[in-house]
Amino acid sequence: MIYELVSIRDVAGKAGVAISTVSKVLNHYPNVSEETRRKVTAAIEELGFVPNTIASALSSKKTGRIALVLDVNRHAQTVDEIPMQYIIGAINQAKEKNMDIITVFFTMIAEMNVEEMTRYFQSQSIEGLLICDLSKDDAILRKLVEEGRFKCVLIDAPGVNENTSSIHIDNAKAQYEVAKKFLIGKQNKKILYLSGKKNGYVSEERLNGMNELAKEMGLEVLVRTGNFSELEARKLTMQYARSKDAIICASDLMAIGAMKALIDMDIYRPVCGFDGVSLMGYAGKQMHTVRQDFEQIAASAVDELSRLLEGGSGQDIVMPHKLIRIKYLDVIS
Amino acid sequence: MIYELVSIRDVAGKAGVAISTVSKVLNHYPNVSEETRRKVTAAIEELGFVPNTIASALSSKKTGRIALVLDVNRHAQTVDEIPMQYIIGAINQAKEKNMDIITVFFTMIAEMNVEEMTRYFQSQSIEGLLICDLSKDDAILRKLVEEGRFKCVLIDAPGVNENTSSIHIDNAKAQYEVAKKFLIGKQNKKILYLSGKKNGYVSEERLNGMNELAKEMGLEVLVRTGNFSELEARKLTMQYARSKDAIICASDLMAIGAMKALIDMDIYRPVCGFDGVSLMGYAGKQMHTVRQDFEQIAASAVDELSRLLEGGSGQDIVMPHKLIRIKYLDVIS
DNA sequence: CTGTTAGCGCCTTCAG
DNA sequence: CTGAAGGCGCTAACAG
Repeated sequence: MIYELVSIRDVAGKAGVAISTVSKVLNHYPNVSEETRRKVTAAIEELGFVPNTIASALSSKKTGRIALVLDVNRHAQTVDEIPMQYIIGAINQAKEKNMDIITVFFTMIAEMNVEEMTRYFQSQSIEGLLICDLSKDDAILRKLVEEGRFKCVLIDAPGVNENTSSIHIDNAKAQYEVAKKFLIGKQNKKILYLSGKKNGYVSEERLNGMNELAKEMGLEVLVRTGNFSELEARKLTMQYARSKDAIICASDLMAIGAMKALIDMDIYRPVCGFDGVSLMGYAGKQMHTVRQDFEQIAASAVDELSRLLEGGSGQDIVMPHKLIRIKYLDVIS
Repeated sequence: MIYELVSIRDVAGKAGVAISTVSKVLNHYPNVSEETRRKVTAAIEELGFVPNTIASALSSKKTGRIALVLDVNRHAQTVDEIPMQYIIGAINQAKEKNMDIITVFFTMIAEMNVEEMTRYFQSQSIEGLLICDLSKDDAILRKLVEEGRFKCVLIDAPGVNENTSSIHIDNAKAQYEVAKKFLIGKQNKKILYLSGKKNGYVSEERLNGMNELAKEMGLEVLVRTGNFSELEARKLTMQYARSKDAIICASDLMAIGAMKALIDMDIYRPVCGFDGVSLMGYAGKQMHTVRQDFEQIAASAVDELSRLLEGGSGQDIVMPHKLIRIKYLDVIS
């Protein structure tokens, strides 16, 4: 049994009204009598009509299409979990809001210039961009955002203006809090801090938080850049941990690397992470970390982009975070 | 600087030809003189024209839009890596072939009946479906596939017909081979085999492969169903491993669970996995496993779907697999 | 080989 | 409050 394509025309026929009237009830126009609205709704129901998004987009010039731009670092030692959660959160929320979302990997557009990117998204009828982890070095994408041709929501990067919002947790505060909780009651003063990327927005924020705590608690912090890499964290730990009391990492993945190094070195040092990825469980150790709800962040980003598309202007949104201790996928507290 | 939308009309104007002529060169029609083609191409180049896919789709009724249907088991102990690789492989290949791809999570359509699913995809102008791990129990989606309204490619599930292809590795052979390689030279005869899902297509295939080897090598195999869950594998290992010589798992995730259990039990048993996920590294052990190139599989699936959309008829595609030993993300052999 | 003419399915003034 | 008419940007016969 094949379901024939039922178009707005069929609905109009069945309801005994004009096509334009159906369109009006479809788009929640105000001036349609209750009676007509009911007739149309009934016809729609009966025929199982679902408007053709393509035609609707072409006609209205409002596509409701957005792109989720992700930088999935293949061949690097990364966690797929975070981008995956962004994808899940964004796609689900987009469906909720009847928006069409496509996923674009950064590598797909990396070699384009601003004009080419513009045309690419334009040809795809993309109206808004959800950009994850826009790096400071990425001049082209940044320029695209600033040109304002597309409404944008930046996840984990600053840059608010008329058509751009930013959404992120308070990284400095989170780092400060988790490290404080982690260190409380301990006599650990000499800290090895494995930071993320040099010039990384979130990395710098987290480092700021760490530094503030260091000042407050009189800690002696050695900062090294681990580039969010498990392997680098491992090497740095090997190199510096012996003379330190504890290791605080700007990501869970680096925390895993640190833990493995400690095991190999056969010494014990408490380790603190950041992100709350479930992957942590595989490290087999218990640990303090910051939990971000990436799915929720992506969903909120979609909402925000939708708001921008309706004419709202950009703003800075700070999402909540939690402090947790995890082990083997279980949340302890 | 805002790039104005340049339409086919502008190109036609600039090239001094009719709109339809531009359309013809755009769509590589044969009968256009070399001269005209050049003029048009030049105009396109100059104006930076990119055809509007929406309009083109509406007009031609060929959208080139496909959906990647994934079952991401949230809240279960799963690996995000595999779906992520499917996503990456499919999206990249779709871009390569100028197809538009949307990702649909099974949960988004789980409560629909066949008609609703049909209308949903129809309204989205989806022409083809890429379905990952279609389960035997999923009668509705299966019915949708069989109705033939959409061209489908099933990843890791059987069901070839006129408009449906199936793509997968030879699971029986792979399981047979990896287990054989794993056991070779060992005196292990008493095997605990942790199977995937009861009624799972790939699970049964793998079990068949295992059984064949068992017969050939005179193994005594205890089969238990671990549902691809780390936790269940862990429990089953606790329960049965003591009296066995080795553990063979139908997935790496279960292999990790088994390893953790062995550590807790403080006994040693060799473990064999399946899938080749990089996550294995986190288990910290060396292990034989089967490596599937999920990204490549997804890319091939896109190609196949494209072929179906062009009128080809369904077929069964067997992808290659490799036997590897892994440890800490490094491939040993 | 090129241009003219109809639409695709829907939205949006604008009369009535 | 409703319907007729014109178009969104492009494709696809059909004439010429």
